[in-house]
Amino acid sequence: MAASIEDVAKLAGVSIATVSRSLRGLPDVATATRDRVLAAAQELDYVASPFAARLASGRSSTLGVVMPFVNRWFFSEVLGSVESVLSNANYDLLLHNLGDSEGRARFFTNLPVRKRVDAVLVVSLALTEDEVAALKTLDLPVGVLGVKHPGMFSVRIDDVVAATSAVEHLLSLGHRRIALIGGDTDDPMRFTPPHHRGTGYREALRGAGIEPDPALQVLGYFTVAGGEAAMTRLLDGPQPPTAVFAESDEMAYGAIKAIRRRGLRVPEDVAVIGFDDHATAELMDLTTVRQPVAEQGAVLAQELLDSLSGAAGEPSDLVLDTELVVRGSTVAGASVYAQPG
Amino acid sequence: MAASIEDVAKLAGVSIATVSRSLRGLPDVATATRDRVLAAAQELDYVASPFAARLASGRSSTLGVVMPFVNRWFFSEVLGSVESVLSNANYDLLLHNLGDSEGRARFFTNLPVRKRVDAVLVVSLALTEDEVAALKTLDLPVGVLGVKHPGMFSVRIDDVVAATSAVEHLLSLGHRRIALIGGDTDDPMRFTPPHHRGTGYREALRGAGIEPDPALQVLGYFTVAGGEAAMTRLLDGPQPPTAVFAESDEMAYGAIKAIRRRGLRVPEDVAVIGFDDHATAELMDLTTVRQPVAEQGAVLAQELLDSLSGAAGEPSDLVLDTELVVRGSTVAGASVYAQPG
DNA sequence: TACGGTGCTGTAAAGATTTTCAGGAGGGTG
DNA sequence: CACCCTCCTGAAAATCTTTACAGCACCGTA
Repeated sequence: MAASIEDVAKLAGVSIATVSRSLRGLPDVATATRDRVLAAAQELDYVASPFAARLASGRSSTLGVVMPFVNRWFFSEVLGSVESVLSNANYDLLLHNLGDSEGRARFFTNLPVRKRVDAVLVVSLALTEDEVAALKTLDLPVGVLGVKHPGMFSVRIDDVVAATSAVEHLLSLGHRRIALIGGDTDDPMRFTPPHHRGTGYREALRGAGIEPDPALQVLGYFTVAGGEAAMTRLLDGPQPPTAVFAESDEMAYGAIKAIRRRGLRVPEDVAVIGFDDHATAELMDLTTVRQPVAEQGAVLAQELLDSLSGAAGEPSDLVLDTELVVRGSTVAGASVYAQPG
Repeated sequence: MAASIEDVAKLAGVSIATVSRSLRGLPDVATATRDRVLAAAQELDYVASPFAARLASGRSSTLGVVMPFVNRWFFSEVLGSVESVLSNANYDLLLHNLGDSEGRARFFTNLPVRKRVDAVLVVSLALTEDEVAALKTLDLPVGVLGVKHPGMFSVRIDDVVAATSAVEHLLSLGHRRIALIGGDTDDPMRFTPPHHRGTGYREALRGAGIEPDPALQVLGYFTVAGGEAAMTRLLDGPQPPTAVFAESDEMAYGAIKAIRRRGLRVPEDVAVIGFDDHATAELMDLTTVRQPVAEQGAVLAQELLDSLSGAAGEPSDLVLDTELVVRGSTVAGASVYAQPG
């Protein structure tokens, strides 16, 4: 049986209250006493039972992290950065991966984080009103990554601006027939990006005096295969585009694959720009819009921790910058990397 | 304040013991009574406080998952499948991402899972004796993915056999100068694969009567950039290889990049085979050795759960099959996908 | 000399469950 | 009719902390 606080108290010759205070570094303990307690705890290899502590204190030192997927680049990147912030703060990370719309429904009805976390961090989900309401019933600080909701902490990028910059890059290269490979705004697993990135795409075109053509806006489902199928449909259309903006790098990869399969060249026949600056984007020589993924997670996690440690403050909304990264998929030989040597 | 078990007991007109039994589905409760309790719980929107339950029962319904990284394909894939198994079983998943050797040391000295999980699942770490000893002090079921340790559950592939099959594929194509791009067996973050895959490589060569050339065995650090640098060194050598076996798909991507940069062709000038069947391997038309990643995680998690639910059984060691997937990076036009149409 | 602080320590309540044990009711059996 | 069992239920102990509160000793000051 592992040692309890009482064992430590006996060995150190003090009360359990003093042990508790000493170990947690609270004030009002004589230095000599504290040293004695620390020594006793060390000798017995004592660690406080988190469950007893949580029951008594009402705090769990645990953050719930909710994401639609855990094995996609964006999300695993966020998860890594959040975990790092939490473990530095001695917080536990309780992971919930929704997986599909069924899992999503189950999560929001059962709320399995109830009574076990101090705050919740939700990643890139376009929350329905019911879901927002469910989260509110938790009565905990909630952080959302990628969206903005009143009463919640949020960290995100400006998808409209970012998408606009991507399309403007294509326009600046002289392209007029620019297609969009996007996500499904009606997807039951609704992410946040599709809506705003599509808006940015259309705004940029209109800004250049081009009326967006519905035939050039197709669904890619945020996967390589989806992007490939979407590009194939575009190439099969009556007036194929000369450039494509894909809402994610993965869809862009699929698009490139489809283009090459037709014997066409990137960027000479069709220019392709992605979104994310995925880890392999440089390898694929893909022009893209970089977003600070890990940073969004880290900042949001830290904000939640701060709010828990009483650094009060109203829920804030932070918008981080994105950056256009020009490579060979839009401008031949553009990438430093792609150049010889 | 949220409802407590006492509130439910009052509303249902029974004792708290009966509420506890009813809600957990234990026997020895009259159906009518159980229904009344369930209704009361529903009305009060009651969920048991996990901390109180854990304190009283000594069980935590939580599995600790330890991985060196969380944002690399292999690990995020494992994490997803483990999470899925756990959430189906109503288990919590406590995530620990080691990150670097410092984080690794911190984990094994502090053992932050102490007193808070029922079992531990360790992914792809070549554990030192001290680390094994530390885990043993937890006195919990431990599962390891990718290695075998006495007294622990393990699920893995046979890296030697898998690597052998990769190299034999290259041999069968007529290659004699076959290089290895591997991981660092002395890396402080030591994974398990490098050692065994290197062994398989050498065994296959010797089996064909070829003495492995140390100059053809270089370090790629399991990253795209590392693979690229390694391949560059190989090409700069006095007798460049005609084929390369990379211990991961990512390193293979880097190798391909380096080869193409030199103006050489894959597979005509240098054939490349990877390992994993990464999600993008098909897109890259990369020949590789597929391993069942998600399955390894799911199986191991399930075994741990079974052992916790008393389905006793000695710690088992399960070896899953791998499969050679031939694509265009070793045989031109080999991939069904790469063919026109 | 008395009194108010300050610094430190201990007592005990509170937190919300699980689980052991005892016991009552009712039915069947010898 | 007595006894035993089974089925169900409740009382209370146990789990291990945190924290509010009380109290003691000692010092400085009025």
